[in-house]
Amino acid sequence: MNLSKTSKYAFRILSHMAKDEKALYSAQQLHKEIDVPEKYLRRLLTDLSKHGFIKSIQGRQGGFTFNRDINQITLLEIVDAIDGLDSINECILGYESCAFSHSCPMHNIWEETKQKTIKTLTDTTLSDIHKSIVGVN
Amino acid sequence: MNLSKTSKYAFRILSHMAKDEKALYSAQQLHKEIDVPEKYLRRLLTDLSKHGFIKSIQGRQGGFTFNRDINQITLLEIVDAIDGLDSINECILGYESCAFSHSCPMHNIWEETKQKTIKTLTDTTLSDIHKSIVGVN
DNA sequence: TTTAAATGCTACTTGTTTATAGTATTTAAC
DNA sequence: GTTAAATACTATAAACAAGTAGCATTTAAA
Repeated sequence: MNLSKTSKYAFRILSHMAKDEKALYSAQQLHKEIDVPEKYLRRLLTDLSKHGFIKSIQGRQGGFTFNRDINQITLLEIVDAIDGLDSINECILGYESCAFSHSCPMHNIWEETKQKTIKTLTDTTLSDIHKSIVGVN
Repeated sequence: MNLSKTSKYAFRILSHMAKDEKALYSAQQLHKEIDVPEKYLRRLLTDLSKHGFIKSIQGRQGGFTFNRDINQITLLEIVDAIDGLDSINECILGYESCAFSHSCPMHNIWEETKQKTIKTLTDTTLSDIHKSIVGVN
């Protein structure tokens, strides 16, 4: 699997926001709290709004807040929105069609690990993250 | 984890060569058999030689052959040589220091999956791949 | 109604990775 | 020795991802 830096930023944003699900966060505030370049963060926030994870409130006193219940938002959905599912499903040798009929030499070796990754991304919601936090950040 | 296209190419090369461990492969031949751009493949072969996985034989009738026993070469070593171990160990939020003392919000959630990935890469050798092949390619 | 504080949009810049071009070097066959 | 078939090296190009700049728009407060 290949998680882009942008997806990692998206995880930072949403997992941070999940700490206080109902709060309204401004881009500036988020920029201070998580470490993402401000302009890039703004773009990404707009993007996450367009994907329906959060919604934006414009104008003074505006910001971003969740648009969906955080226990309905899985990590897989987030990766899908940013990188696309191919980044997850792609064969470890990078072959286009590594279907069962002509699987690549490493298909069997890697399959279990890949499924474990997919399962974790599918089963984990933003509220799970919130619950799992023991330490800091 | 973040596997570069180049690492995937390296996997293609070495897993393919592992099918006939003692054979000598020319770049041209490999280019035809696996799907990697020829010039890039050549560079990568030289790189893999420098890392000691294979050795090059120059001149006419030259090519590449394994320099080490294929049951001693793990996938992790290959990724390490190309992308570096950071690409594997990196925190899922991309934070520089996600050590135990101040682990990121997703640390606990992701840790098991990450360890599974590392274990597979560590435990799998090129000869395991050869053995595991059931289908085609 | 003006101002300030927020998001929205689009074009551009920078950095990194992937890919190519061209030439030099090595060595076996003839 | 000359040639042909291979690898080695280095510089450059192309493609992609990440980051920035600047102005437009929205809206609440003063």
